[in-house]
Amino acid sequence: MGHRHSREEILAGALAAAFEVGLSQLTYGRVAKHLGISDRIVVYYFPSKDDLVSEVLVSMGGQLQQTLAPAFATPRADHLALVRAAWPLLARPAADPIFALFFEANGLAAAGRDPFRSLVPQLVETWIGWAAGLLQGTPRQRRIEAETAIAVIDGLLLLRQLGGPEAADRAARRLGVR
Amino acid sequence: MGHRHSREEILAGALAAAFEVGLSQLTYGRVAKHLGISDRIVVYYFPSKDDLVSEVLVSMGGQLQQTLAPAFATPRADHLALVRAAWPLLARPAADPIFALFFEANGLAAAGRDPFRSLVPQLVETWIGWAAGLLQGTPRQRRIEAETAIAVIDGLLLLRQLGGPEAADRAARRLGVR
DNA sequence: GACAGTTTGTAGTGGTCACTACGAAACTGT
DNA sequence: ACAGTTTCGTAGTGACCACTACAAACTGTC
Repeated sequence: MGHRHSREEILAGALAAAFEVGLSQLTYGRVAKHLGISDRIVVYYFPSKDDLVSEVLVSMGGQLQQTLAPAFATPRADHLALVRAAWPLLARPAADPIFALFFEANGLAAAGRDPFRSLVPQLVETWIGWAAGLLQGTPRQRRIEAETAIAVIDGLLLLRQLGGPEAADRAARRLGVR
Repeated sequence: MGHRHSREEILAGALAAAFEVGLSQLTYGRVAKHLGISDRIVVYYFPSKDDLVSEVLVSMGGQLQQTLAPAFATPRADHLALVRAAWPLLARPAADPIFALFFEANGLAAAGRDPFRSLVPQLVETWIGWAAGLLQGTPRQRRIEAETAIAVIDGLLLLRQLGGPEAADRAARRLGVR
């Protein structure tokens, strides 16, 4: 069984291509071009475009998970402590393409486009549950703290994209995040 | 000069069509279908698709401005007071399509797609300047308060889209917004 | 009634898209 | 050496896209 390219390699290439051109411009041809192979083999491994996009989204979630891992290793007192731990990891230029993709996926989900509509909220739900796991209090309190942390982080990231890093840093400091 | 349809009518139809199918699916044919007219006349008034999309975006900004007007009529003490005034106006289902469009535009802007890339940050900058106008303190303080308010509001709206209205309301209350 | 501006039809440009069919290599482990 | 898997070339499907050309019909104004 020859395998110059594995499914994982092609998926990684698709994620890289999505980082470059965005999800709405992600095509078979673009993925193939990025890997320097024929587009036919991309179709061979991903006969459905929706499946390819779905897996790219999940893969992006994994990237984010990896980025956030240090912040999610230690228990935190409340949402503010969680944001304080996460923000330095997220407010780096290296993380920018991940959030560009996340925001685009969210926008397309809001527009009702499959396969984003169900997958993106599901990803966020995963992150909420994940964050709730290292907070304290009753399950309900933990969930509220996690949701609040997600909201604050997303707001800061959005401001970062739209108003620049300085604006986001100023707002973060104003909110008590250092 | 017969004019059964004005440019403004067609633009309004384009905005309505964008509310339905999203910006990435907005086409001449879709706008025409929404208005029950020939697609040729849409091209007649908007020979450039980018211009049409740009004007739809600006039009969406106007819708948001109209929605927020009551909150932006009275001076506020700080960003929290501003968010408290704005949140009840934004957390209504009627405003949902506006934000669906905004988030999609932001995502496409993050992906580097024209004409979103420059227009969306420009819109947000307008809102920041607008909010800063009714805050107090030095110009720098006012700007920081405005940026913080935008960040918090956007974060809550994002959570609203992704986690549902209840999650957004819980987080808002946790942040001191009632 | 002439005129300019508006609406629509028909037709077509060249482009991209997802996806398929067919087949010939090249490579793989057995 | 053999069979199965992978890679890729060639070609093409039907659909949709932005946009154009051309001409006919309709509109209200002067």
